[in-house]
Amino acid sequence: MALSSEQRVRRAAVKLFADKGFHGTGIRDLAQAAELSSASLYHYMGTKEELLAGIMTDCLGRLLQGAREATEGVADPRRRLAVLVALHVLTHAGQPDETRVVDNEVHALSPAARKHVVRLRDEYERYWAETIEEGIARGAFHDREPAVTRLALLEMCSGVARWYSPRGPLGLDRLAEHYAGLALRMLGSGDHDCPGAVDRARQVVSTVWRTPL
Amino acid sequence: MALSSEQRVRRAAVKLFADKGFHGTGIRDLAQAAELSSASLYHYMGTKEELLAGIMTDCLGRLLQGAREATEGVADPRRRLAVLVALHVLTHAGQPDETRVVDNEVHALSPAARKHVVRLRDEYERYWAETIEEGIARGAFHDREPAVTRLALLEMCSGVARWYSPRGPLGLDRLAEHYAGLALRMLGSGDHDCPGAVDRARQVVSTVWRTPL
Amino acid sequence: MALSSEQRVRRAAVKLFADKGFHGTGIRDLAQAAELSSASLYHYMGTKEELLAGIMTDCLGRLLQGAREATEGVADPRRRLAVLVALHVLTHAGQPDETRVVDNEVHALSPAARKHVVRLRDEYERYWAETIEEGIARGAFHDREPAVTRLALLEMCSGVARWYSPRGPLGLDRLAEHYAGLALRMLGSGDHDCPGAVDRARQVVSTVWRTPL
Amino acid sequence: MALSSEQRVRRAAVKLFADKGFHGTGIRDLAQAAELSSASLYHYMGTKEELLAGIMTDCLGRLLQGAREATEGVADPRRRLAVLVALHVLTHAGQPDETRVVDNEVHALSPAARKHVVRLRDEYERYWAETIEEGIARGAFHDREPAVTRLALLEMCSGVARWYSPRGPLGLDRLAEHYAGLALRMLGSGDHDCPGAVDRARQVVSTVWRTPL
DNA sequence: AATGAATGAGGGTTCATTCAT
DNA sequence: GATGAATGAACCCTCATTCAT
Repeated sequence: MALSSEQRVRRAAVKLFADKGFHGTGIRDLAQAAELSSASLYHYMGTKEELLAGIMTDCLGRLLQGAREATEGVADPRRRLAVLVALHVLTHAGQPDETRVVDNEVHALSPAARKHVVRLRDEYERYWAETIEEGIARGAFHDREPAVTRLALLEMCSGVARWYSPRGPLGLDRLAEHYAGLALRMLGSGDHDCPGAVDRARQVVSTVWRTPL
Repeated sequence: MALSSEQRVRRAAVKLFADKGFHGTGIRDLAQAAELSSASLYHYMGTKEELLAGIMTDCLGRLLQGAREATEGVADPRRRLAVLVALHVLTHAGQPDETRVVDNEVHALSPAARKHVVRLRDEYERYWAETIEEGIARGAFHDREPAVTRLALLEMCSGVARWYSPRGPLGLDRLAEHYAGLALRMLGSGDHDCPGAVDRARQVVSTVWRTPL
Repeated sequence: MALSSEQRVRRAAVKLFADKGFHGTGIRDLAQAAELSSASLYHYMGTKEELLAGIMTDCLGRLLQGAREATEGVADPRRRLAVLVALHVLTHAGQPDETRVVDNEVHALSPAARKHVVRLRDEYERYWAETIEEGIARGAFHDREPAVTRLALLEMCSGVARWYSPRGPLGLDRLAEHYAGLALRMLGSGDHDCPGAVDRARQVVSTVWRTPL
Repeated sequence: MALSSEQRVRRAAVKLFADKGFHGTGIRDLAQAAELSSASLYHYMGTKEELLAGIMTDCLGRLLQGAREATEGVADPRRRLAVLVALHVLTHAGQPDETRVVDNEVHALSPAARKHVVRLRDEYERYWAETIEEGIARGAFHDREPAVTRLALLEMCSGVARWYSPRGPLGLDRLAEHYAGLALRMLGSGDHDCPGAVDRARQVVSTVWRTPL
């Protein structure tokens, strides 16, 4: 099925913003990639910055919704964390362009849009913070600097978008599984596996990203 | 002592490239930050891109030299890794602008300069790879995907530059210590401390960065 | 009929390049003369240098085609030379700006474009060389340094673009006639007239330059 | 003998202005060619434009003085013309850079300087005009458009600077001789030689240009 | 005599955006 | 829905020139 012009614009923007950065991407680059004239672009977008903001809030919104859905009803902090890690990793490995834009282009947003994006991100990170704190409180995790470890975890998992290739030797599931294991070890949780965590995350990711941004 | 114009240009570039990105930083921004006219900038730099390339290769070169010095004569893979992690973290926490430029602006380099930078980075990462592999071979580390874990480690440690603040509650030494612990846990190395690793790294960092880029 | 923007740009460039030289003409001068903003210029041209190259090759191309058409079927070297001289003079008197650009701005071309222009010019001059040589071979001309005389002739005729004014006392036809006479005398061809040579040249010039560059 | 800095500046300017045009030559080009810093240039020159004006008036002045000396006491218009042609040709062949600057860069002069230069040139051309007119009056020359022929002659002779090479097959004397012959033929003066005209011109040129501008 | 440092003005070119068609 | 035409502002960079040293 052919893509609509609007979709082509979105995807071109995601790809180019991810590869060359927002300021490194010209409106003409976008037009060329979307196979439109630069004037026609403006039928499908507001300003260039609104396009960026839309991509970021959309992507973050899905991540947030994913976190909500994936952790719902999961009581064990170990499982919760494993699910969060798997979700994050699968998202960053599966949508590397979108997530790199979110992670790298905040500086290009106007203050208003930035505020909104930061609020979403903070809300998302709260899932991680709460899970970690609860795990510590319950004695499942052992860590002297949980706030630091949370940031370390997030950076580690987001980094996946910078290097993972689906054409490499590692499948998505094994990747997520491995990261979940790393995370639990970082939190001093022994070598417990969390069977089903990756499955749950994969399922959520596939629904959340059914329509491709 | 007052800074020379050349130093002011370098520092302005590091700060601005880190905060707004290479393409988001105008030559006029640089001039203003360096308290020079935009024409005068060109007494102290070649093109804007050469300025970027110089910053990146300089910073990477110091990181590389630091890795060389810090690991020299350290036989135990656990200690080696702890030293590498501490060095990386201290560098990224202490020079967050420089390292963020290195980590985020590769896309803005011309192919020739990019090639050079990538080569340096690869050479640097080899220290990590060799250390991890040797640790596994010796049974000090246990990991099924050492290549993935290496990348996870690097992203985790580089991420420090994105959030650490010296005005926060955590001192540099404790930060480095904590990250070294995380790394060892990720590699299944139990809870062994590596006393002295952070000290060694701190000393190397302070010599390598004696002159401030 | 009003001129198109593209035509205005071309004509402004021809006029200004002729009057002030390529390097003496700024893009803003061009814009003002073409009654466009400097940004709008770039809808109708590539780079400034491409604009110059286009003017030069266009003009030279017409001169070349004119030489081909005007000498076709003219067997007598005296008549051939008279036709070439008349064509050259009429072109330089009628299109002084275009021809001065061709004659004076070769140094401003990039090596690639220069090569092309020089090739065209050499091809054009071959018409003169062959005609002179044949005239000497047939005994119509007498000259000990035909190569030098050819250059003298060309410079003499091209010079017309530097001083001739249609508002002066001399009409184009008489000018051309006079130059043809000078040329024949230079080649030791007595005082033979070549009736019809100027007419032929005039006709070719008017077709070749029907559309005004 | 080493050249003085001032001479080096002058010669660099002559060469560069001739090759790349006044506006195509930067102050840095001059400095490099003169092996000086761009600031040091200003010890030996006024503004760039004054440098140009100096070169032009100097060169024109010598040409004018040469014409005066060379025609002094030469009564026969044929000989006078031959001497003028030879002088002009020898000058343009011997000092091609200087004369090309004079011939091509008038447009780059300020109105005041241009006025001065044009006055010198007009004064110079008067020698030619008077000689031609007198030749016609005396029946030595036959020409219906002496003003046009004068311009044709001048352009023809000046053109020598654009193509003559001392490394070519033609010596200076033969060149001048040939041009004198061409001129006389153009003026309908038969094939009379003017023995000694070239010698006289050569001698004048060598004194006038003893010190090399 | 010589030059590094400095700059306002301007170089050619591209920017994101609008609008009439 | 689509686009050529258009532009003010800004892009990076170089210009000719001055001046303190």
